[in-house]
Amino acid sequence: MKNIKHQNTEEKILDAAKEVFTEEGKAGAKMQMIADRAGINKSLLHYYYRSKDKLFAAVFKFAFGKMASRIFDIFKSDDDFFTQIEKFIENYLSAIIKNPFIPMFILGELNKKHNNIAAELIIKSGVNIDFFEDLVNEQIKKGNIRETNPKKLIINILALCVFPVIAKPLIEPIIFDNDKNAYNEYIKNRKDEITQIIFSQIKP
Amino acid sequence: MKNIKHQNTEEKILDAAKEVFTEEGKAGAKMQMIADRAGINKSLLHYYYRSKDKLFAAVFKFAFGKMASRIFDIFKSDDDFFTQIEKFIENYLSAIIKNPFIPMFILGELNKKHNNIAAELIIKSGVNIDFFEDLVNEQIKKGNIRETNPKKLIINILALCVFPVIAKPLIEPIIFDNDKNAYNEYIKNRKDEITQIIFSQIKP
DNA sequence: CATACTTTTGACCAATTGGTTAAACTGTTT
DNA sequence: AAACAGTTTAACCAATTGGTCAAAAGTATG
Repeated sequence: MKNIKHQNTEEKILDAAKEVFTEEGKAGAKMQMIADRAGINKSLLHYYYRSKDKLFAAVFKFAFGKMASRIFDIFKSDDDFFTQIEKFIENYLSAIIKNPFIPMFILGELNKKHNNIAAELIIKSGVNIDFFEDLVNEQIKKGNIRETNPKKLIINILALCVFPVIAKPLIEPIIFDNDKNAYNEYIKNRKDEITQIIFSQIKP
Repeated sequence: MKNIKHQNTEEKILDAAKEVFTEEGKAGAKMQMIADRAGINKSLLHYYYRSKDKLFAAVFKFAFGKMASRIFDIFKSDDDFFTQIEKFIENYLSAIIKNPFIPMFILGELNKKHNNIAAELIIKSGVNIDFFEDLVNEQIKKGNIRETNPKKLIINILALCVFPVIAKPLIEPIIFDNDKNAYNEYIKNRKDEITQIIFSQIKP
């Protein structure tokens, strides 16, 4: 479901750029494709965003922000820790499923060696997990959860959430014999599976 | 450690192409870069591999073969199931660590929408997990392991192995505060962590 | 309506890129 | 040494690509 609404040119460009960059990668995306998708002249791209690099940076910031910013907010709620974990998994997973190309886009660009604007943007982003670490350590002290390394914990959660989505073109044909429904069903039930695995790791 | 040995031109090209394609992606890789890296003339690339697509296909087949073919062989050994799982994790993880760019390369190209040669190659590859599924079901019947979905099991193992490596440019700065040693130490101990998680999921 | 400002366009450009071709080089066979 | 096949190179080409520019089209202001 796309935004068919009357949007101004700058927004139209950004939306088109998001699509093309995530579908083709930075190098594979062409300014002409983006212009066509936005239904405008190529010169207009340069009028609003002076260069491909600048346009890419805008899209990457948006994508990274969508997946990284405020995802830890859930841990600032009043819920007990297990509920927080469960909600985190639910929220993060649904964010990925709603935007399946974004995690791949971020990881793909970050792993490029040459002219890696994305890597610079990450450094400047200032995202950190201090709050989550403090919270986990506090829960350990209280005896609510087992001795647990917070860094390892969060990576495991992210791995179990992200991988099945970015590896879809591998999983669907090889593991689910190209059965689209089987794959979708698998993803739908994924939240409970991950929650169970993580709980079994931290419950005393 | 690269092969500085006297290799024939075809091998030199393939090695250079592997490097450049994995570092830059298909669209980002330029034939001239590959020629330079191989220390030869650009025309020679076309002499041995007629087009960029053909050269890419050769590299992708190699990369996919390296990560996918025979990785399930370990489950045909005489070891008991738990030892097989442990060895699988060990082998797969060390394969990824030895070639950290390959999984990202495969996933990145598979997720491209346009002119996706990689996706066609996967379909033709014929890799399947039937043997693994049979084995797991047999182990359940024997009562050696809990009721376990083999598809879910293998995806979880792969997720826990692959993600920490392909997400390195995210994990190292954000989770390990740019501490290279901390990240490396984490990866080094990863095998035991994954094994423990998986065992806790399948042990009766 | 006239002026000034912003937005949009098409024509154009220089650089890059994948690919071609014919000539030159190498080693082997006759 | 001539003929031959396989290998390597430099020069070149057509298409693509990111980007520029001046003119045109809107739009607002007085």
